[in-house]
Amino acid sequence: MPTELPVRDSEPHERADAARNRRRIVAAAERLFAREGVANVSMDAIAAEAGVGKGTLFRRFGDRASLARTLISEREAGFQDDLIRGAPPLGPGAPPVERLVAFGTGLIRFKAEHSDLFCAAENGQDGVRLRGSPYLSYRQHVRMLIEEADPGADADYLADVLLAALSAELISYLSGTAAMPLARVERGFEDLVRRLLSAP
Amino acid sequence: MPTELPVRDSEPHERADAARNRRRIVAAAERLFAREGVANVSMDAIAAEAGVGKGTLFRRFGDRASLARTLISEREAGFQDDLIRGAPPLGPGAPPVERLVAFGTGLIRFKAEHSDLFCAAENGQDGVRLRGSPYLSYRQHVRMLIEEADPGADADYLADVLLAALSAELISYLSGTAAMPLARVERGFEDLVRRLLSAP
DNA sequence: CGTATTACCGGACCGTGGTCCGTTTGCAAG
DNA sequence: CTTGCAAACGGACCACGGTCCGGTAATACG
Repeated sequence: MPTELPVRDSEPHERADAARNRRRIVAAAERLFAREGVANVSMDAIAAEAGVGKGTLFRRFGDRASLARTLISEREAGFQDDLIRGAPPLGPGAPPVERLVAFGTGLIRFKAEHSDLFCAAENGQDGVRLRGSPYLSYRQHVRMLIEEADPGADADYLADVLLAALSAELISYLSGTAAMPLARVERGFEDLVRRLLSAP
Repeated sequence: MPTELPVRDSEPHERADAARNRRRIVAAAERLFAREGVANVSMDAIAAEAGVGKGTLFRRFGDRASLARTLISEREAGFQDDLIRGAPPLGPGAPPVERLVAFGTGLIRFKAEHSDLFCAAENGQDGVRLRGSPYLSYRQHVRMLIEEADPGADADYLADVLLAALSAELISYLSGTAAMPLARVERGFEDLVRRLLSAP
């Protein structure tokens, strides 16, 4: 019986060079995306800029969408946290409908600001994006609020519908091609939520 | 002044070999998609099966998504027509909310049946799918019905939201990964429409 | 039928996302 | 320090979607 506990291998000891390379890759991607625009940067270019082999890049981040998601999640960690622990109306304490509206408004602004990155992140074959962990936690959050606001509704279905209304593709289309001001998109979503979940 | 009118060049005389090749390509694609599954068929394979060069394939149908849309539109022409000229509740005559419900139900069934084809068709970078002509005509239809049902609503915004709820990606995710029976998706959409557009 | 025009053909070619595998290297134990 | 080995590296490699352009043949016209 060992006297010291085995290393907690929930994070099984990432090697130093691996960590350094990951930081390099993230930094390189951020730099290139900012300079050239997300759509104009190839994975090859990122690897080169990071001074790293292509294989390394793809091992760390399984594919392009995944890399984009990593960059996003750095910026969105605060938002996620506000949903659970922040002040109302985003965080707990406000009525569910108000929380949903605040959630939608926040997400719309956030996605509009980084729309190209989000489009890269949400663009995978099939419904890859619908299975990623950030989506799942949003889904869980929305589902809970819907159920709280109206126990009679099909919260599972409606949660996915509301999130579809907040997809990067739609937001960037509306505020881009369709030339709809962001404020109108936000009002539209608010109206949508209130119509859906007003008390009978 | 010419005695005979110039040829109507709205359809500027497609050459015989071109027409034959187009038919061959469509037939080959249909065959391969049915046999191997849409996702497992490359454009090369389609060209080969059709006995045609790759260039021909891509000139006729600009890209993969476009080819998929062509195959779909053959099957959906009838549906499109029913919307405008068919019997109620799909066609004119029924109250707008009923028409929307019928439209959604029909589209859900149709997309679920050909989900892989639709996923190929709706999967382009950016919001390509939101600018294609089939989408636009659906959008116009939905927009009109919303306005008729509730002139106070932001019909432009809501039309896109309802169509997002009917996207192939969402439908195929719900009825596939999420294991939600199609009937529940249909009921969910119906409920959604009624909540949104019930008279105050 | 002969000829000119030109749409159309086909496959070589390119860049990209993603994989594979022989080689290197950080790390820990002796 | 030496040694052993798993982990990580990197770039050659592959398949695919999409483009290009020199050659071909269908059509129109005389």
